[in-house]
Amino acid sequence: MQVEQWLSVLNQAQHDAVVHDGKSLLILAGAGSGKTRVITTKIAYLISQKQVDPFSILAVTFTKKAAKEMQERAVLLEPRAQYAQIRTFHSFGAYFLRKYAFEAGLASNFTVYDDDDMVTLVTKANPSLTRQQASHAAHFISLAKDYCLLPDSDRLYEITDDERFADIYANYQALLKQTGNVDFGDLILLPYLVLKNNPEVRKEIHLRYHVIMVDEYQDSNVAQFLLLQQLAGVAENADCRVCVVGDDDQSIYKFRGAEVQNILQFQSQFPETKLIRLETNYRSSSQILACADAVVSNNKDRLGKTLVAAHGEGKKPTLVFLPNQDDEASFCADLIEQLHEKKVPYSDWAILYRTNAQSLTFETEFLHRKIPYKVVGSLKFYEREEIKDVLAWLAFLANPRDQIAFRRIVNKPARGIGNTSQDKIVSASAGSSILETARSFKLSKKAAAGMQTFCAVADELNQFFTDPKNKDEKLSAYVQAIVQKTGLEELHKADDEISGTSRVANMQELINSAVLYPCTTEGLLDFLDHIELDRTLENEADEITDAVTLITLHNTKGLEFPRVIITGMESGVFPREDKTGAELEEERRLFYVGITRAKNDLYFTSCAVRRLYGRTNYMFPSPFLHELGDDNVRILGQKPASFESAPEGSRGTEGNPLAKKWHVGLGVYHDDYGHGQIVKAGLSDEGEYVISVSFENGGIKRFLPKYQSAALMVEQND
DNA sequence: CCCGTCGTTATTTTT
DNA sequence: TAACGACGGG
Repeated sequence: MQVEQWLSVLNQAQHDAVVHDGKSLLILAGAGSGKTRVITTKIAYLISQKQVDPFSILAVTFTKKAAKEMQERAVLLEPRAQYAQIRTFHSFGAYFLRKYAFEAGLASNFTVYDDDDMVTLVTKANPSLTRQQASHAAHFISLAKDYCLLPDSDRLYEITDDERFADIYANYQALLKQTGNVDFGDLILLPYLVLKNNPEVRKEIHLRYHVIMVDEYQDSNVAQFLLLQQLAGVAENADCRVCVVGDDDQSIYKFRGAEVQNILQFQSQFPETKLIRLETNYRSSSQILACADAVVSNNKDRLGKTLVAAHGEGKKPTLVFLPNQDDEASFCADLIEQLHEKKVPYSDWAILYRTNAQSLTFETEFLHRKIPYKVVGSLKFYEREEIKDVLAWLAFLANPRDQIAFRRIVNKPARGIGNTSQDKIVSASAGSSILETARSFKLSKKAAAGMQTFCAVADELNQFFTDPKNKDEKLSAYVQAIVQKTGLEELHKADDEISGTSRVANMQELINSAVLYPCTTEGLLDFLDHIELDRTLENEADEITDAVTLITLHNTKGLEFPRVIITGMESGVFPREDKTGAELEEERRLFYVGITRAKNDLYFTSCAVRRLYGRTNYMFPSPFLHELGDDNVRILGQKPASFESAPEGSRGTEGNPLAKKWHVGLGVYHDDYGHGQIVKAGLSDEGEYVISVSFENGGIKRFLPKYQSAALMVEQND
């Protein structure tokens, strides 16, 4: 394709963004505004028109999928784009650390620990912690790393107020160091530290990269921001251009360390920034965009932009009030079935919800009605036990200091090597090869025999690499050998027969996926990196079949569907009960993301009653529904009285629908205390609406109806 | 070492 | 409700 052609399909703002020639560029790209087209065209433009060496271009994204799409589309425009570095932040980190392993204090055979492994490591480093405490600590350690805080930082209080945290974190780091491996956070944090502390490395990098682009910048964390600054050489005014693309209105990963402030403050952190807004939306009808805009304009902390639909006005979105979640599911099913008869494919539809648990009702209903569906995101292939077992063998063979992998596989199948023996061997190895330590370690008779078997298997597998007759083999042959020779196949085959699982088949799928890699140490590490850094295994069968998509709102980012139903629009479910202030704004952005996924049809459903955690809850419509604006939606179903009366955007006690429902004399029933009557109702000192209930079995209890609606309900007088 | 039972506990999760 | 971890008996 010719340059003139790709430039001619761009609108003015897109064109400006592509040809912008200054040092720093912030592209505020609204939903559906063609940002991938802009980035890919810019890469092609730089290479073909500005003679920029593709090797000097680095483009980072957050997902493998986005990286792949970006590369493919750029290559279509300009074949030399295949030499540009287009990868995820974390895979760039892994690449960097293998290259500068020495400077980072690592051996280049490190592998990456996932969140589960982190928890195990935290427990081993801090044996006094319960599993739950360890899992909290692991989460906090991840967050600390996202914010670039080390165990000796005096700002750890920003992560948690637990005073033991610094010690727990330090112990964890010490043990991690001993294994020679890294965790996800290290993939960003360590490259940053290497660059910061090594002028030589920095110089090399600055010579190499002249253009750096970051996609979805609103979801970058502090560590990624700091790494970007180092890569671009902002402090020493290196000759590097930085272009970030993002949408502050779509920042939804704060809980994982994403920092919206990165995009909000970009202009003051990078020199000579030009800001370009992409506000033409090529996805949704203007009626849908009106809803989106009405909602998101309630947020204060934003750069601000207004989307304009390139396509027509479309249909007015529909808000549906339903009695309960079973009716919600059957309403969706009806809609889908009716239109399917008119040849609307199932795959046009996406059902969006706030929490994974909400998918269950839809699954039951759809199974019953034989509506094909696929649940996105719940398939965690690489977190399955049998897969982790095989991967642990691979990790252990790559790095014999990996105690987490060792512990996972040494006694599986059972070889009589219990926890105590494992602890002894690991601590005796003190950071050197666990396999070598184990070989000569004296153990009880039973454990010693088991260990001999284990070592023999490990040796046999290791020989696979060195054996010259395997030098042209694929890695899949090696993975297959692991599955067969370690006894994992028999072990899991037995499981399959008992509980009807498909573990052996899953392992086979893993074997198949290794066919693309050579049977060498590099191939092995490469394979593990790819798995660790891309947990989504695309299932081809899912791609081709016509099915409704069931998906959490978070998982929809970057996707689009002709017809979308956003379900569970109830206060407490979405937004969640405990969200206020900045967190409420993030929930609102999540709603915005959901709305802007829809191309033509958009529905919202809200239930009057929802069973949650085994209790019947009387629900109130989500406050977000008021924000849609009366003129922007068509309403179906019985509109709750509270929906009319509540002032727009109000969540205070004044005019709060909750306050109206409870009055003195009203009979109530409480799940734990039984029948009772309200004896007092009014505002507390804190301005909360409080009721006092006298129960039949004696005793008076005070309740905040706002929080107690789960257990406390109005007596049915019929 | 496996299996049943009891008790606890419920977001979102690109890498 | 349901799912998962902890614990104790066979």
